[in-house]
This record gives sequence, C-alpha cells and structure tokens, in this order.
Amino acid sequence: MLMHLTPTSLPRPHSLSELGLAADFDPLIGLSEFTYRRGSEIYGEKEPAEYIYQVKSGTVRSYKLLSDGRRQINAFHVPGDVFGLTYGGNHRFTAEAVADTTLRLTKRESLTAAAENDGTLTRDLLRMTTTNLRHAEDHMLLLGRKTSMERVAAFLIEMDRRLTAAGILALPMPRRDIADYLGLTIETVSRSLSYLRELGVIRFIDNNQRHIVLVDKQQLAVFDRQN
Amino acid sequence: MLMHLTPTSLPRPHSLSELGLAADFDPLIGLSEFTYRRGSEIYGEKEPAEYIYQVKSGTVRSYKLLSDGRRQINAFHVPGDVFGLTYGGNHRFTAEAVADTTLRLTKRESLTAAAENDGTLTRDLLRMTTTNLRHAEDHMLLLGRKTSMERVAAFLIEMDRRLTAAGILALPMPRRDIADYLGLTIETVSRSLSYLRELGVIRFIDNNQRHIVLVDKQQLAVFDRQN
DNA sequence: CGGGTGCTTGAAGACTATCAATCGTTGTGG
DNA sequence: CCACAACGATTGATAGTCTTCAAGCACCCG
Repeated sequence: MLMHLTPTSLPRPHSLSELGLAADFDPLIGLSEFTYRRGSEIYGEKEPAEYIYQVKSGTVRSYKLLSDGRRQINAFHVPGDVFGLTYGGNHRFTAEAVADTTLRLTKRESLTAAAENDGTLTRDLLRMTTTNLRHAEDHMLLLGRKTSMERVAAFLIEMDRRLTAAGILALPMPRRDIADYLGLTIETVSRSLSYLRELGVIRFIDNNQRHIVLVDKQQLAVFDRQN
Repeated sequence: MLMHLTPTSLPRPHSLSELGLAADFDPLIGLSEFTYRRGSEIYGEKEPAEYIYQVKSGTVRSYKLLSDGRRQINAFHVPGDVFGLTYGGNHRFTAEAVADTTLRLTKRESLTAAAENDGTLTRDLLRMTTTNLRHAEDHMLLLGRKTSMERVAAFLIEMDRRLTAAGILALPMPRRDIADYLGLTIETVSRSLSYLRELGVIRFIDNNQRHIVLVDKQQLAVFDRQN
C-alpha cells in the first residue's frame, strides 16, 4: 500500500512532487520562495487566495478570530506541509509566521487551471483536502470532549510525531499559540506541562524552559488514550 | 457565479445530480434506497466504507467516541445531504439514524472507480469534501472558543438555515445529541434554551416542548455575532 | 544593567458539569 | 380506559475544572 503523504504529517523537507503534485507538473507552476519574519502575516482571512504555500523552514499558524479577540488556531504548519488551499476563492483563515519562515509559493490560479485538465492533480488536491478534514475531525473531538491534560498530552504527541528529531521535541510556538490551538489559556497549558514534568513524563532540557522538551511517549499516551 | 450546492447546507430534497454528481453518471451508480429505524446504526467507525449516502428523509448523526463514552457529534445530516464520503477506505465516524430515516445508497467503489476517468466527478468529490472541511473549521472555533450561549445560538441559526420551513424550526434530535454536538451537557443546553425563551428570542410552540421552536433570527444572531 | 517579554505559580472567581428531583408526555398493560 | 412505568426535558443545588487576576521569575536585548 502506498504511504500517505499528507500536508500535516510529513517528515521534512519535501518537494512538491513528493507531496503528490505530479513532478512533470512543476514547470507549469511559477515556483518562488519567500521568507517571512516571525509574527508577520502571510495572508488574512477572507482575502482572495492568490497562492498556495509549502513550508520550507519555520512554522506557520493558521487561525480564526472572534470580534472580541478570542482566537482559535486550527493548525500549525511545519516544514513539508502544504497550506493555503481553498476550493473557494478566499482564504478562510489568517496565516502568520510563528518563527522566521521560508515558504515556496505557487500561483493558485495556475494550479486550479491545470487541475481542470489534469485528473491526477485534482485527485491530489482531494487527498490533501481530505487530510486537512481528518485533522479537523480529530481536533473537534479534542476541543469538544477532552480535558486540559488530555489536550496537552495529545498536542505533545502530535508535535512529537510531526517534528521530533531524536526524541527531543523543540516546540517552535509560544504558550499562547498552544493555548489557542487547544482551546485553553496559557496558564492552564503551563500548569498541565508542569504537572507532566512533576510526574516525570516530560522534561525541559534547556535553562530557558520554553522550547525544548523531552518526552516519554509511553507514559504520555496514557494521558490521551486515543478514544 | 455558480451557487454552491453543498452536502451540509442544501434546501431539500435534491437529486444526486443536483448535488453536482453528473446526471449522466447516474446509470453507473447502483442507486438503491434503504430505511433505518430511529437509533439504528448506518455504519461504524473504522468499518470499511462500502457505500456513500444521501438523506432522502429523516436525520442522521455522525460521531466519534472516547473509550469512556464521551461523544463528539461532528455533524447532523438532513434531507439532501450527502455523507459517508471518505478518501481512505474506512469510515472515520459512526453514523446513526436520529429519527426514522430513508437513505439513497451508492456503492462507493463504483464512484471512486468512475472518478478515475472522470475529472468532473473528482472535482465534485473535492467540492463536497471542501464543504465538510469548512463546516469542521467553523465548528472548531465554536468548540474551542465560544460560550455555551453562543454555541446554542449558533446551533439554532445553523439548523434554522438548514431545515426551517416558515420560520418554524422542528429539531429532530434530542437534547443529548445537541449537547454532544456543541461540546456541552444536556442541562447546559436546556438552560441556554430556557434563557433564550425568557428573553423572548425563541418560543416553544407545542405542549411537548421538545421539538418545535420559533426563532427570532435578528435577536438570536446577537448571541452569536459570527466573529 | 534595566526594561520587556514570555513562562510559571498562586489565589480567587466564573462558567459549566454533576448530582438530584420534578414535570410532562408517551406508551403499555391490567 | 386509566394507572403507571419509562423517557426526555427542565430546574435547582452543589461541585469542579478551567479562567481570570496577579505576582514573581528567567532570559534576552539594547
């Protein structure tokens, strides 16, 4: 069986062709790179979608805002991930660079136009959209029914799966982003992490406790026995 | 611009062809109807996906369970809606009839096989998947960041949009389903509805207060000013 | 070296959940 | 036909989880 290469769970970095976009299609796409500073906006919600993106390095957050500032981050995009796909013409989220980030850009129009005549490409889009849908479905369960401990454990497991090297997990995003991804506050996230540390399930490696975490996956999974 | 016909927001009933499945494709599909009793299972999570479905009459709930019984309903399917699509081979949810429900079934295999040679069909699948994704994205914001009042108001607005006739909203699902859709308990749902009634925003029409609600959309929207 | 930023920790509060009782409707059986 | 059990919804009282408010700490950078 073919391995599923997906926008949200790739070892990285990958080329577009490895993502399922036909290699011989590359020439049709105007590929260019662009670097975004930490905190800068890549696109805004409701803006016309001009490009689709692949993360070359760095991390991106994608979110929706309520009028009073409440924020829900629906996804983090790490190297290898493709994001910015929308079937309609407008973006449904705001995307920002969590850290300094380099992206590969592709004109959306050239892609959708090409998809008109290329069933394989359309199927690739379908597969990537399906992958996003799966992630959203799992995240609904987390947001609707899991406790704060389960959410944080699930987050660590997800991030470990997606961006760990050698058992060491370097979280690129601040607590606020984690909180807004999990539907919690930064204090609750912090307390959950502290508790996991007290239990010896995780460890902070560096003096600056912010970014580096060591995980004991076995025990961690106990806190979020996946359904 | 073409109106978007979507699995989750159709006036009903619709034929498959009206849903974007090419009319001339119908002959390829083994169309058959089946009726499910209230409460019976249509398919289970992780089961191989053999069919896709369109609701002819009735209502379907689609959900995930945690091992201890916590449930997250991700969607209700009402007449006209297509559901059961999965890009992979297995279902990712359990689907049950909320009320007595009649469905049109289509062999999934005949559909995906046909999609191999039919770009239009693949694009239709892409569009339907995208519609599901949009709904999931909006629901993540609701589950992650909205208050109980906002959730209930949003639910009433959604249901009003999708299945109201003449300003009267006949909710086909019990409180427990509403609660599990909104990430709340039945008591909180009930209290929120009572509060909206005290405020004169909604009304219960029949003596049996369970199913019929009258909505003042204007005021209701105030309780869930969409972002 | 001092201010800024992000994280942690503590205390108090609020919103929602839990536990429990009651009500109204439905359906069944004597 | 009526009584009563069963079920879903509502309402009340209490509890608990997570949030809010606040203070303190560590690191970074100018």
